[in-house]
Amino acid sequence: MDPGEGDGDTLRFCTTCAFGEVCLPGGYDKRALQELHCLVEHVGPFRAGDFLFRSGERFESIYAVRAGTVKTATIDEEGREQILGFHLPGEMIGLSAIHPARYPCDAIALDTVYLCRFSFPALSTLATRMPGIQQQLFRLLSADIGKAALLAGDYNANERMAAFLILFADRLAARGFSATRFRLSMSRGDIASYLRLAPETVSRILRRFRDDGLIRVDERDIELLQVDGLRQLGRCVLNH
Amino acid sequence: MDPGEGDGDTLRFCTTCAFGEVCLPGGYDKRALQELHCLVEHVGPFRAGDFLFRSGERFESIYAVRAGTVKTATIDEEGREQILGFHLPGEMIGLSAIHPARYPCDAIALDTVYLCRFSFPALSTLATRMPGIQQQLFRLLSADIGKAALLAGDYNANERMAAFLILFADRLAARGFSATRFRLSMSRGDIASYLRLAPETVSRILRRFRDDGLIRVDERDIELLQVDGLRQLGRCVLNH
DNA sequence: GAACGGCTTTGACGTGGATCAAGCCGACGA
DNA sequence: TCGTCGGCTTGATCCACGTCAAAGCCGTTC
Repeated sequence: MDPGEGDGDTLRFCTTCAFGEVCLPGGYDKRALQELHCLVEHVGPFRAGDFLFRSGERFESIYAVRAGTVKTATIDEEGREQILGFHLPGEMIGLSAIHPARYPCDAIALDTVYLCRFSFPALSTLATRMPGIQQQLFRLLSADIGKAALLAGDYNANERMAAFLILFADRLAARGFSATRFRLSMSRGDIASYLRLAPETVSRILRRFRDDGLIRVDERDIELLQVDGLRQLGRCVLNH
Repeated sequence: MDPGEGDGDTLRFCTTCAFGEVCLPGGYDKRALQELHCLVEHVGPFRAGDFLFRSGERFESIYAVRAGTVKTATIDEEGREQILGFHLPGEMIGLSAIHPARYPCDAIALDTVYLCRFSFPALSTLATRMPGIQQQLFRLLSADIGKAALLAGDYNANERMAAFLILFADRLAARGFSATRFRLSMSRGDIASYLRLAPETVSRILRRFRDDGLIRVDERDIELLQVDGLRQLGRCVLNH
């Protein structure tokens, strides 16, 4: 099915979107909701490797992922790529660009990606009239601060990897996907970069988890066999 | 001089505060400004070691530092303290608490601290009527995402330490203090925790910087002798 | 189907920074 | 004056993880 087509599908997506609670009728008068829906622009498809935006470009819009997976990354002075995050359906991209008014990172599709684009000036104007939207934006921004601080702690490779798997599964579950069997849409190298590890270390730790019966691994397909065991390993990271 | 006394001083502080541009008359009608000033509550003094708020407490207010220095920190499962940030006069505290609606960290005074307290519900209500306040909140939140991502990169001890000194100096300069001579209000252990290093490593690197003529160190008093050299060392961290 | 290139795994080895241990110094209280 | 306590420094040692190297695997191209 093509998420680019049809309002029925859009509505279904909206129930899992970060904006869902304000986009969907819930106490607002129809005219206000109409305005929000008018403001949303559906974009895509993007193919794996396509740039959604590039570091340094002028900030204009934030995006919600409708389908697919997006990675955000920066290239440092020495040309090394650092992955900042992975964005699943229903999650927002671009909030960190508000302040400098330029995107501070590249956003790159990992597979076939569809987005909802929200013009930020229009959205914040609307937010002054719809407090629910303002609240939601505050919450989304605040949550991103917490997320950014997560991987900043000094944790070892085991803790990082275990927490990554658990958090990834939890986010999938929150969107209605299976929390124990899933396919990683990113390469080992991307995971390594995100966790600030070497790709070889990621590979070795996954093997150890497999040998210990915590997970099953088949290339990029993962099955979590002992969620509690993983959660225990990653507890320092997971408990804020 | 006691920042707790006198409106003249308050006004002087406001010119360097994160909210300064909206608090100070600038196109707003007097009634709206009156409302913002009514909403601000001056609190303090706090003494070194006092908690401003504790992890897990219900979120109600954000704070601007009026005088002194504040550290924010979490205690993980194993009882290890991790410093999340240092907050200088003019900077905001508590923005990351909006989403979970509870403070995710402790905030602790490092010296004598005075604050402006903003009730967040009142502030966000006011923000729907004063777009400038809404914009400023969006900017502050967005900037914090970027700050949190800074120390998350995989940088070595030299890069982290150099970037820390430069950023600290820049923030002091932005508030009108000297950018080359300053006193660190936090212990070596706090710096180490913030940079995810061991205290011994911080000590050794400061000595190396001193031996290389980059800085002068006298206990907690620092003088930057070669700002460009330090900036060069920390360039990967500093350039986003 | 041969050849290529990117991704992943595995093993061998090196190292940056943590850990351990000891000593120094200034503050503070008796 | 002394003891002691916490913060800081310094040296010796250790180890988790990065780096290097090689080989396997898979999809893609011609």
